[in-house]
Amino acid sequence: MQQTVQTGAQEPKPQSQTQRAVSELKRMIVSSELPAGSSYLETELAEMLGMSRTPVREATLMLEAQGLVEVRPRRGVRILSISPDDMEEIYQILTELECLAAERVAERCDDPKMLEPLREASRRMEAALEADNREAWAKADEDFHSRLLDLSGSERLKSVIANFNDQVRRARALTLYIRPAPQKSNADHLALIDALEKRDAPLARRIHRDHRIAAKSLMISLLRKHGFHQV
Amino acid sequence: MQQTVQTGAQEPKPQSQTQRAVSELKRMIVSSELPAGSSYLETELAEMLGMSRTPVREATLMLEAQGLVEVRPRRGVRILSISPDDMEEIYQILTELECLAAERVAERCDDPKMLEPLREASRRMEAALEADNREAWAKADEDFHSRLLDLSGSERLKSVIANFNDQVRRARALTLYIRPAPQKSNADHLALIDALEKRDAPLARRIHRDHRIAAKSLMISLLRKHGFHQV
DNA sequence: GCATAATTTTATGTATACATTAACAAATAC
DNA sequence: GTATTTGTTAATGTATACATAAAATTATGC
Repeated sequence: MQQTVQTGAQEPKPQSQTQRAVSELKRMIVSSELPAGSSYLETELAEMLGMSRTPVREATLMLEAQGLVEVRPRRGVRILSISPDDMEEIYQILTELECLAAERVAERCDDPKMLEPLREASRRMEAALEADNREAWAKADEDFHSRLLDLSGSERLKSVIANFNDQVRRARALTLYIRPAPQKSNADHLALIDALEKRDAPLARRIHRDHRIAAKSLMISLLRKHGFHQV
Repeated sequence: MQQTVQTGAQEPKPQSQTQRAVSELKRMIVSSELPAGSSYLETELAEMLGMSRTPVREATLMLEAQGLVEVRPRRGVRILSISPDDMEEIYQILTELECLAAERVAERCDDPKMLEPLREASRRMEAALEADNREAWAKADEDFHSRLLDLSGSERLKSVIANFNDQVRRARALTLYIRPAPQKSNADHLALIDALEKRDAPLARRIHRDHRIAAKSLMISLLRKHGFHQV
């Protein structure tokens, strides 16, 4: 039964079945292949993934710790949905944590060259915006935030932010095409880079905070306006 | 082999072995019964806890997700130790998250009576301080922060903060008796309650932020001064 | 026909068996 | 004596068996 490892995926060595279950399930959740609100028995998931219940069980426990699913004793594993209130909560938390990241980068930025990955992502965002390619824009935007976290030099911060980001990924994908063109974001990012370069931590924090709060308000009003009560 | 559930513990229904393993292991880690840096094979832990490897395994995976242990493929489960740099990271994160909690409480505080649990904990802190009872003070202080989180009305915030708090619990216990008498803390808490009552969110945030930053600096300088390189 | 009780089904929690492969040790070459 | 190779041990990852208890179903009483 022991399935061979599929090579060339995103992670270099998702060797263990448990790891494979985690990344596969995550992928299926984010892509709504397992829609929010739906439930699955351990056996079903095990069959889907071509493995026994053991690694599936371990994976669902991890995903539960991450806030992506809820394991209900005899009613199966439920894919958690997100309400606008949940979004608000999560975005608030993300705002705080990302501002901390920005502050840390400003403090640690002893060489402006460090910021090159940010500039590069910024340029890609601008290009995508001009080409009106939202997917590319979203990718570049995510890269920008991801690079920022790399520069913060805190693995903990990185991982807790990644967790919360995973929880809102579906909702973000949903609003990508109904939101207005993200013009402002690019200007915000450029301003942030300036502040980082000047090593002005409080300014970096303030800029990023405003940026995130605006993103949060936009997202929530979009969800409400379009009647997405649960995503 | 199926062990009977020990009743009357802290949690009302730690029925499942996995749950029992989680709470037992947490207790043992916090109390340094399993000292930081030490490693244990799954079998050893299973024997200690009187259960099979399966629930132990599930528990260690959850504790790993929580940042308390590291599972190293064939080298056992290692109890993570915390360096002053780790402390800095974790306290920074906790600061952001708790400030958010304070802000949320200020915004939601439509009735000053809501704050009674905070006042009560504050009084206990004061009493403990006069009686020079540090254990009682620490307990009351923890209660204060815990009540604040309850009032924030965000389960997510509560749980992520609880996770990070668990990570620094050992270090905090360690410094409890070598730190100067926590006079300032009480004043800070009273000022915070005032701000919450006035529903002044930015002020609440600022007060709590300063409070936490001071706590962080104190903690870190204590650890450094006493040569605790890894706790 | 409805409510309760008895019965069956079945999903899960846990234990256990077993193959695999990493860590360790021994042996060999130089 | 050191480095490389081979062999051994044993810890883990995974599958599976099984008991338990929740859910669903049927049967029974009124």
